[in-house]
Amino acid sequence: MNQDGLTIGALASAAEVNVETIRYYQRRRLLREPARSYGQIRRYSVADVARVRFVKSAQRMGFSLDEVEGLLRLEDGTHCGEARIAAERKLAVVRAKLADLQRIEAALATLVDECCAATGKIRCPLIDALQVN
Amino acid sequence: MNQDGLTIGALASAAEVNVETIRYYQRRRLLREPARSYGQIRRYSVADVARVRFVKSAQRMGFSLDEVEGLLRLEDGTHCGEARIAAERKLAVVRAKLADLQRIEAALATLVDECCAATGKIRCPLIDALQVN
DNA sequence: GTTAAGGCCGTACCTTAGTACGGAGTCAAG
DNA sequence: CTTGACTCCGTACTAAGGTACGGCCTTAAC
Repeated sequence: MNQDGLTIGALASAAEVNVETIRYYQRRRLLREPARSYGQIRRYSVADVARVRFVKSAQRMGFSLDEVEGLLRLEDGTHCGEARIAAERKLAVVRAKLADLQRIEAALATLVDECCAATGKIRCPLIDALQVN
Repeated sequence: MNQDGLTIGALASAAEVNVETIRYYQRRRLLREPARSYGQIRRYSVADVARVRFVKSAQRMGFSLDEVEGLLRLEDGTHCGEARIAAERKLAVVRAKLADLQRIEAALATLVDECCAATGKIRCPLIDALQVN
């Protein structure tokens, strides 16, 4: 085995996912079909590791694979104007998520702070934090 | 029909979810079984609307229903010390998500900003943004 | 007083995002 | 030249989070 790229197993462990997940992403076209050495074995690059890690991170943010695909298309050199519009739309979504998450963060911080401080009733601000939608 | 609470349909439309979703949340104990008027029809309060909306918001942040249950238990008057510990753990998770999301936001903002600005190749900073983890 | 809207319940079905499986081929090391 | 670790592929299964369906009941309204 020589150095012209990672095998699927190596990619999977580098990106900390299952081999089957890689194959699945390929079927979903989230990952390009890579060149194969000697006609059969897929060889991946370090860029693919980054890509898979990116997918996983975005998922943790609550983006679906379909949405992640959209994000990745921005990167993949779609026509420029299109990309810009899409990016702006995504940016709005991200900022909304960010605002919500910040409210949760504040609520949790308050909770941690005030908990056990007073003998009075704990009035958790968690739900109120998300009253705005 | 009098004013002693919302029917399941009213709750569902107020919280912008399906009636079946309400029943599902009840089965999962994310929502208490409410009192029933005249023995059969469930009657909900406005607090339940807030609760359902909270669940939906938290899901959009990427929390699973199991995790949302955890968040809600903090609110629901679990023993104080426990709640504090749990809140601290959640807070760490939330802050990590927040950091990731901020990196995405920055990347998207840059993309929007730089797109079409130069005639050169668009080098999307999206993937790089999530290199850390 | 019947009829349509909505409630009740359990069970079945659907989508998303993987995971597992099994049989066959490959390849580097011993 | 065989063995063990990996790869290939297609198909099947799983878990989470709902959604739909059908049969039955109860009302409020016409």
